[in-house]
Amino acid sequence: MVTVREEMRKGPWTEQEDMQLVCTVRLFGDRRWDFVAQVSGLNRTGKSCRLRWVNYLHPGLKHGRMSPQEERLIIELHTQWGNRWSRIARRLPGRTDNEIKNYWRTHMRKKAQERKMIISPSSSSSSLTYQSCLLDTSPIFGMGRGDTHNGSSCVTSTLESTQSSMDAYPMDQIWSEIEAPALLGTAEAKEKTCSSVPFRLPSPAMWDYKCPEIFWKMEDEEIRMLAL
DNA sequence: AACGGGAGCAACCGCTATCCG
DNA sequence: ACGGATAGCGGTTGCTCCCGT
Repeated sequence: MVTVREEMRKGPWTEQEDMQLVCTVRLFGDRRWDFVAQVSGLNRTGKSCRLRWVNYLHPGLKHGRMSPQEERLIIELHTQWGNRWSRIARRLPGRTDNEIKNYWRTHMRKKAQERKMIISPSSSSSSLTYQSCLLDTSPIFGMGRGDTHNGSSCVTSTLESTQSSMDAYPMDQIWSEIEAPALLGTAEAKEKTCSSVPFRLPSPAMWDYKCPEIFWKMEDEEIRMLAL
């Protein structure tokens, strides 16, 4: 049996897909995701596009390690609200529910393991126990990938990993290219924005071929907005 | 140098809520 | 009031990278 519908793409997003999505959202807004997915020419579901935008591409997002203040706030709000990640995220500007959820899972799991070791101290070292006690009453400092749990290496490795994670961030580049003209907020600026990035949205063939059909289906309001 | 394990995170899945005709 | 479409949310999975051995 041959499937009539083309299979939707899944898995990690490429840089080009990101740029296509960013431009499409700039043009059409971040509400009707099925429409955005269709217009963008990405072979993704609206749901997938929304998630990518919300968790990674949204211009207001902070990327990188949680600050001690943020960590403290997460802990505080989680005790208050439990696993209401989106609610917690609203109190942390630039952070997504997914990010906070992931953070909580990894860091709290670690903390839970440490607690467990305190309760059954048969194999625990004294330094680890001391660290765990500190963690119970103070914010969690830089316990990221590669961090050790004892002594000053925590601080240095945190700084280094923060730096390296910032360096390797392709979206910064994309946004620096996109942001400036887009801030003007005009349709012209938006067009310039999209033509300035190194691809054509989404592909010449798509716009030539698909656009009449897409515009045909558009609502009056959207067409008016586009005309503006 | 090779390998296994763990951490971190992006993305998917399934369910619920909300909107709209 | 109802049903379909869409958005949002929380849980889970799977991939990649790093570190210790």
